[in-house]
Amino acid sequence: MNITSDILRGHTETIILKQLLSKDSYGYEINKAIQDLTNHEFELKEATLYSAFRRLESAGLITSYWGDEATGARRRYYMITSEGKRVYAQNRKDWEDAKLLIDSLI
Amino acid sequence: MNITSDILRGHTETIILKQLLSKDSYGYEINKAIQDLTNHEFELKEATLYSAFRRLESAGLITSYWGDEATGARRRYYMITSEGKRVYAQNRKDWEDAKLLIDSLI
DNA sequence: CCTATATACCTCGCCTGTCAAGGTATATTT
DNA sequence: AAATATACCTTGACAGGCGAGGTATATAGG
Repeated sequence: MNITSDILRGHTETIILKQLLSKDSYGYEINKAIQDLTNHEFELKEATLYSAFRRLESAGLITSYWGDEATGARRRYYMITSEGKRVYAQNRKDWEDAKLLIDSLI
Repeated sequence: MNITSDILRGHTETIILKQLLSKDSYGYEINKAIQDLTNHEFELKEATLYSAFRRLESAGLITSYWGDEATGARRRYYMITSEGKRVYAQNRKDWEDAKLLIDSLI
């Protein structure tokens, strides 16, 4: 497996939105979930992950709140908005189109 | 159809290499071929195309030579190298892997 | 007790590919 | 004479990925 950043570029936000569809989550957990899903062959780099959170929140696709952990490091939880769900669905459709387009060109 | 640059990013070079597999060609022709293949729903922007040529040539994946047109604008023809063919084949494989990976994450 | 590791967050600044805007030159069509 | 098609090219801005670095809390091992 040798997937370059350029191939993944543009999917980071969709990957995050997908994780938030089922439940609110936080950065560390999302990153671990993605590693587990791919048998540890892929991970979002932390800097990539957190800059994506910033963009998603600015765009109104997610909102965030601090968890109330009694112990351990603090966690910032993210929640997907209805607009985020709409964009996720659109991105999925676009991906299906992109696969066909790229398959026809390479 | 609404494929963003970020989704296509990273495929430009493979798209060009693919066009050069069947015959030597030049920028303008390659661009037209791509537009025709996608029913004019997609085109490589010229600046993108020419900067990709530079990268591919620097990397030794293509070589170039001037055509000997008796009339009309001059054409710079590109030819794929054996290394270019090898990289193309690898990129195709990587794309199959990437599709599976992304499908599992979004 | 001290050190290492895991959890959990974050920013700065570089790098790279895309592309809008602008340019050049030749030939044909209106 | 002007517009269009063919054919090439460069510059500089922009955006996303990410290496490197930083902070803080809790637990496990020696």
